[in-house]
Amino acid sequence: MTTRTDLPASCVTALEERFEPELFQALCDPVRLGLVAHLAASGRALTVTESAQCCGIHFSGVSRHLALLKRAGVVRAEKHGREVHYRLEVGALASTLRGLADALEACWEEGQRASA
Amino acid sequence: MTTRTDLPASCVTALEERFEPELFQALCDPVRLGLVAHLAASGRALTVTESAQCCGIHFSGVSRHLALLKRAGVVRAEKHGREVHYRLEVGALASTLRGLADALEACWEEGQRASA
DNA sequence: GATTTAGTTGCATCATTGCGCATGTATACT
DNA sequence: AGTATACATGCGCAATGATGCAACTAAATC
Repeated sequence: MTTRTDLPASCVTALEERFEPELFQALCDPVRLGLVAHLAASGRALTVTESAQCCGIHFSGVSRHLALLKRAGVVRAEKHGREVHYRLEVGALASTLRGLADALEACWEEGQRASA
Repeated sequence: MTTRTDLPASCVTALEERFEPELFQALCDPVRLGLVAHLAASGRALTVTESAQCCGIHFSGVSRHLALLKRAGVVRAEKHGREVHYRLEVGALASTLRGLADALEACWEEGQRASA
């Protein structure tokens, strides 16, 4: 029998739950990575106009990027008057990344035992 | 003077160094995420043909996906005869993710102090 | 109420990307 | 040598995504 059928399927699904494609899709664009870095370095919430100053594109594109990051749970939007403040969800993002690292290693070790 | 110029620029660049777009670009595709999960759960190196069994696409596409993951440093390729074994770089990937989480939080806190 | 400012969104364009198929290359088998 | 297997890659197509511009909404200012 092949080792393939011995793969810990529960582990795969557990990983795929953590592997939200939305998150990585949100972070795969260099402009959005720049935005996240800028938001992180600011240590506070930034308006769209402020955020747009870090990347050389039209601010309407920045607005779209921020909306996408919001859908992915990377940032949170707070409306103050006519301006919208986008705040990086540092804690959530960091723990998601760490949880992913943990799950990867746990899954790998479990797979090693199973295929031994 | 605006607070924008007070942004800790060193922190931004430090983050952007860790924010390799290649990594997230490698992980933003659902098929590749499935491959990584499959490789992680296997606990060993898999051939292209074995890897292809987790995703419903032609194996030539899987070969391309694995090559991309290799360029991003997510997997390592070992040639054994006529077959190529792709092994997940679990340790490197996990520590990259954790390093990213740490850098994000450090950057955020430094930014908070600067903007206070 | 009219005007300015901050953001969002529809639209058209352009570039990327994923995909299957066919072909090419290297290794194993007979 | 000839064939079969494992993988990589060039090609064309279809789908997706990023961008700028312009039109729109909402809130502040006059």
